[in-house]
Amino acid sequence: MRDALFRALADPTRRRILELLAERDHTAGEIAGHFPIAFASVSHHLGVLKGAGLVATEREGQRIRYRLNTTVFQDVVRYLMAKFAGGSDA
Amino acid sequence: MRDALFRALADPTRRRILELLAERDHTAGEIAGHFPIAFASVSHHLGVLKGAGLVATEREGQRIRYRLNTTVFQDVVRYLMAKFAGGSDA
DNA sequence: ACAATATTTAGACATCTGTCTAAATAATCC
DNA sequence: GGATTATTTAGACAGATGTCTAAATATTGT
Repeated sequence: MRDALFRALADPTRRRILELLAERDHTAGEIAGHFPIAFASVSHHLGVLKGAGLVATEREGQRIRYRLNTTVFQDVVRYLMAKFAGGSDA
Repeated sequence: MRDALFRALADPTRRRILELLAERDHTAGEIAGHFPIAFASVSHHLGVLKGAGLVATEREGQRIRYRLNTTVFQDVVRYLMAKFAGGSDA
């Protein structure tokens, strides 16, 4: 569970996708347009992100809209702060 | 740089090592004692963690003492909060 | 200097991962 | 219903990663 999460964050393309989604929701096609790799490869990354619970989807006609699941990020931050960031805020 | 960091966090054994070091400093041997894998494999993980800047070392006689670098964790937390955790605290 | 202890490095190997192309599924438009 | 658009799934493949054993390096004690 936490494993899938950190594994998902390990890839730079996926982190970039998450940054895009942090600005606003995107359809799969819009996201793919931002990367020089094949559409299918982006789709694979989206699947990994979804599997980790970092994004959620909603069909919208032909398109599929992706949005960030901010709750999961908050969990990660909480975990890191609690375990590692010392008592300090950060 | 951020890449090595997230890649280092992706492995569960490495995260467990970091948790051990969060409690107190450990020598390489002490760390290895906590895992069912070969000493050399643990040493490999320690190298990865060091390469990512997550831990620092200090030789102490024959032993090598590992300690957590909390600063880097604070950077990760800051990155995640700024980009993804919404405006909220977490 | 030699033996013992602590740790890393080298090399091999199986598995995982990111990428690709091609085919499949789903929804829309004429 | 057939063509078109949007997206995913399947299968292949190269390269990265985690693990192992064996050898190398470094330090200490006699």
